[in-house]
Amino acid sequence: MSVTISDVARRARVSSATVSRVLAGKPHVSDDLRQRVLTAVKELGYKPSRVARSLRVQRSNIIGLIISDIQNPFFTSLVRAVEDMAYDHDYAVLLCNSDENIEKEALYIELLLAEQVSGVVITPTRETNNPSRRLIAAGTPVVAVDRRMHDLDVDTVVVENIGSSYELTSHLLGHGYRRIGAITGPATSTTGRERLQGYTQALEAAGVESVQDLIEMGLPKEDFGYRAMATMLDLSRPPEAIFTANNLLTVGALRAVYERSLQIPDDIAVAAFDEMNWTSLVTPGLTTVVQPTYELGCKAAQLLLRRIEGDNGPVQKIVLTPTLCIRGSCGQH
Amino acid sequence: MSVTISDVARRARVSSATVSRVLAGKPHVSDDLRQRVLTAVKELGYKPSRVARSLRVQRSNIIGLIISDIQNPFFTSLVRAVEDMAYDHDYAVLLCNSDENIEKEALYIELLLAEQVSGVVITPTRETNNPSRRLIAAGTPVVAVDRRMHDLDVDTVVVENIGSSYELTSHLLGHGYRRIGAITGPATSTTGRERLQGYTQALEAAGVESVQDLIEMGLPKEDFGYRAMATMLDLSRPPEAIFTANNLLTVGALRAVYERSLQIPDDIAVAAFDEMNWTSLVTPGLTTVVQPTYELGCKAAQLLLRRIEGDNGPVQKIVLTPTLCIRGSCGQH
DNA sequence: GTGAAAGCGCTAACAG
DNA sequence: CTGTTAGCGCTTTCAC
Repeated sequence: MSVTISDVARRARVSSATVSRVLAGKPHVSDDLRQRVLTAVKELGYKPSRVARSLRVQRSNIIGLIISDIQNPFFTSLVRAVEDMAYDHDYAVLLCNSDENIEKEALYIELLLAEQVSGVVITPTRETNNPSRRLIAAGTPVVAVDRRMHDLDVDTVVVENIGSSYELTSHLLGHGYRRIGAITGPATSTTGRERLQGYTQALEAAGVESVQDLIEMGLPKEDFGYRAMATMLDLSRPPEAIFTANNLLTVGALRAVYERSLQIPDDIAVAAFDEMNWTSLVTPGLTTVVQPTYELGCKAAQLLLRRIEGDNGPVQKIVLTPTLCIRGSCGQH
Repeated sequence: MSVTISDVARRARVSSATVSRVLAGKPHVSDDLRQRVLTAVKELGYKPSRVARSLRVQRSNIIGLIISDIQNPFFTSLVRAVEDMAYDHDYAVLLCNSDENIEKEALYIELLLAEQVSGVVITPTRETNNPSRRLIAAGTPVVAVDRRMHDLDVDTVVVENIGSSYELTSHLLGHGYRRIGAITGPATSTTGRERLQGYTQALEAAGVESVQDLIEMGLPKEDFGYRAMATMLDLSRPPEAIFTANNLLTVGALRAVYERSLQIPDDIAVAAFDEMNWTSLVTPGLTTVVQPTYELGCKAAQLLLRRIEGDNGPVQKIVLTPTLCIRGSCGQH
């Protein structure tokens, strides 16, 4: 049906091995034969089967990308970055949404293994005892991004969560707020724990006692952000300011604020982790920690590609630094 | 290295053909053998190679998904929907960003062909003469989503663009605005053209003459939205209201409005195509046309899956209906 | 009901 | 420098 390497070989009056060599850019082929092969390839419109190649070399030119949810805009440019890098190196990317669900993550890992992918970039659901060890066991390169894996020694690229949360919280403190709430992801995730830690440390450094009622940790989804904010706002002594530890939580929290017709920053100041394309469009603009999301994906893909190409150097742990973008949501600067 | 079908066969003391039959759920296998195979599979932790299978059956259990840019939130839930459906049917999805670039689209199509994907869902860059014909020629099922392909007879799922733009523009007219601008995607895309058409028809129906200076068509990116809006606002007679025909254009346009400290809706009313998670968070809330984006992806994937399973029925053209969400950006309702 | 054998399209020894 | 050959792991006739 479709044209194969032996069709080309026949037409060029050479063996298929020669065709393979020419196409792989291997040396030791006479110019004459090379030319014949090339014209035959063109005349026939031959495109090698990536599937057959994958079976033969026991490795497909595909990289797996497991994230928790593509609908979360944070992952969107990370995905884009990985895809861009992959494209440049003739890899395709298989996209998998794990939904923070360890079983789904495990299932996808089995699938990627069965597809014999060259490597995988993953935002691991859990920090320990996670299914990625199956990949390691199979010798498939893995790089963790956004979150760490404590019991697996793999290349990792994350952002400086503690420092930037510290900075953001300090910004709030600098405006005189003392009763500051925090809404973060779960303690089981790197980002949830570290961002809370930055917040706590900032309070401590300022000699402000942290209040249990003003800390909410839960699923990093809009719904939880909303409920957490609503709960706090309905406290007899609601917070004067809130620190939301990721984009979805921020959206949810703002919804609760908006619903109560509260004014930002007068009624409640807001400082948020994660930049979004509309943070400068609300009034006042949102003060945010801007993560280098595209770069995160780039670095991850680069590390992965390097491993795939055989780099056996020591494991790398890269930490990227977010920047603080100050707007009006915490009061006048 | 990894465990293969013959390892299982050996252990179960059967032929690999039998193992294959059992795993494929084929009938005509005695219970005894079936049992032996199943235990051997479990004991060995055997996972069939999807690559080998793909080569043998000349078709991989992968579906290709070509969109223009995953960074555009519109595509995000469409992608998610496709992935969800694929996952349920044991397909993996290969994500491709074409960037509205016909050559990149063509390259990706070749890649998908070489990967022998079972089918592809695509938001075609062009309406005619597009590279998807290569897929058709190869017998690979294709479904177009969001945009049509005029010269290729394939399953298609789009939204009612004309009608909803008409409705949105009429909403603006109903508030008494007469000088209404429009910022849309290029005339070469289904969405750009149809949405402009809805706008024009609404003006006509209301007996309002359309003004050339108030119509800007260009790349559906934030940057163009910004420039187009800026140009109009700097007109000696700027528009009283603006219709932005997609999410990115809206963001750009709002940036220009914001930059000039104009009040919505008093200085300029805004009506936008595409819902975003923050449209109710700005003040006033944005009046939008809400596309059923997830459903769009679902339907597309369903059509594709049906074709993959051999459905030869007539080509389907599905048109989904968006809803209008009225908030304050066009004035009091 | 079951197994033997062929072969999907490619690459990589190995010979020459 | 070039061709022959042997598989990669699976499915699918075709016999029995």
